[in-house]
Amino acid sequence: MTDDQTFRPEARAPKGFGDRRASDLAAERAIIDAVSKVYERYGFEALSTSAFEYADALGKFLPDSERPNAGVFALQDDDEQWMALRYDLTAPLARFAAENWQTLPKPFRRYAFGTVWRNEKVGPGRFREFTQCDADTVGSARPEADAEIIAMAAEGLAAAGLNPGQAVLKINSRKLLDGLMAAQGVGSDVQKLIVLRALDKFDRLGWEGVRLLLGEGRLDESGDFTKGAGLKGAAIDAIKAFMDTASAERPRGDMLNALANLSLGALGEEGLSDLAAIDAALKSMGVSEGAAKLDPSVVRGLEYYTGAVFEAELLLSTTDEKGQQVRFGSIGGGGRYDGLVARFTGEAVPATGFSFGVSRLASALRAAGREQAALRGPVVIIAFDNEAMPDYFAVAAELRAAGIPAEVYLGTSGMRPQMKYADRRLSPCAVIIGEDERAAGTVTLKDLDLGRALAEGVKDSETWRAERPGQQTLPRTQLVAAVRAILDAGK
RNA sequence: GCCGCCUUAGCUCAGUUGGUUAGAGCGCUAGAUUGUGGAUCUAGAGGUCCUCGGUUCGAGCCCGAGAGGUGGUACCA
Repeated sequence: MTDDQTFRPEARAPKGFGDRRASDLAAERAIIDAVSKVYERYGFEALSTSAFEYADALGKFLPDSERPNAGVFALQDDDEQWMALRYDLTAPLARFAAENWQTLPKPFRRYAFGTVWRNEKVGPGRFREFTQCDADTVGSARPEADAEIIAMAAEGLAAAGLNPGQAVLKINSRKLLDGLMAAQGVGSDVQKLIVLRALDKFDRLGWEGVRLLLGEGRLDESGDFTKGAGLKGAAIDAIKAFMDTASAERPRGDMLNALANLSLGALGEEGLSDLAAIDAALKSMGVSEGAAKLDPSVVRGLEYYTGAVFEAELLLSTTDEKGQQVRFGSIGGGGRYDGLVARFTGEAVPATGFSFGVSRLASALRAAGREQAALRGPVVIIAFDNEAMPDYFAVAAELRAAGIPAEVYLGTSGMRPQMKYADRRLSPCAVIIGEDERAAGTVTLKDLDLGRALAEGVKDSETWRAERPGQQTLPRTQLVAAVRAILDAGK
């Protein structure tokens, strides 16, 4: 089976499904731990649900037999039921809450983190498999529930390592936009959707692009035409007045006052009073104006949002390998969805929540040049000769028992490659026990950190070798203490 | 999905008007150094020039189709 006919698969990960090395994992884990702690401090309990859900539980985007994989990764179970990998953590929560509603303490407050999957085009900071970290309150319609979610999100951003000014939470209410559209006679759902999509593109296209999308439509640089909402001039003018107000920078209270001058109808009034209550709660929780702003131009694509919506935007500037600016967009979002649980129970259950894009945040922090602490390798015990292998493993066990990561080199190479290996693993030190040491009952310890520090100044190989910097031979009984001294010096 | 650009060694890329055996840097392996990381020097391994078809005496180079990648756009629960 070794002839030319043998099939050899290409070794490659599927597009959008990147492997994560130790440093990536450490970065993501640090974010998850930090954010989870914040959620727990606010009284949210942990919940884990499974990766698969029955497709109908995932909402209106359930796959049909013609396009079973549009947006999600789906498959049919033995009983022909469609199952799909979850695309977020909110839909599974709604299913869980509906399934266990009778027995849950209400309002039900839970947080969750886990992998989600989306079958869509990949981009920078945009994967088909990624990690989210969510917190939601199910069963409270109070604006304070929204405010608390916002406060946690702001604290979470800080806990994840973003300093003030590096990220901001933008808050809006769907009711404002709905009220505005109703007042301007935007009636049909299709038209509303087009208007919302257009407004969502404001930061990218500017008003000129948005205006075209509200009217007849827009031809983009690639020659593709996007059909517009077909609104009349007066309606477009009213929307522009709203956007002008919305995109001006000002404190939350001032923004509310400015919006009160626009005619947003009864629904808009309701939205404004929600936002006022949220603002008041944020103030009493000590959430600063810089950390959370009112931005009535925030839309969020999700159709299921019914009230307040939130979006976390990264303000750090990020560049790719070629030094070009990269837009990461939002690194988290959420809002109030009062209809999601009712899909299952028929009973209206108000809910609100926020989701951190952990993978995107980690990848953005990396792109922003945020250095991660280099991961230390283990102490490497040089495998010098075969007879002594039991000795080497005894040394490894001794170090491990003392809580020091250690390993015996398991390859068959000579000493030089072993030292290279230890260097590449960022090992703090190597343990050398050859014939001389064995005869004398000693060990030789080579401080690799010290060598790394000195190596830059050394130009001549002979003296470098002769000096053997950082190397010491000592009685074997002193091994653990000496290794620990090297580790402590490296801290 | 639509539009543009790209595809040559593990990585980044060069490759003349179409002309014999396709190159460089980095990386990798080995040696100089029988028991020692860096630098240097020496040697070595590594290629269906994305695929298929066409034009030509002759294609990495020209033409066509396809695949993959990438950027924009659309969609994004």
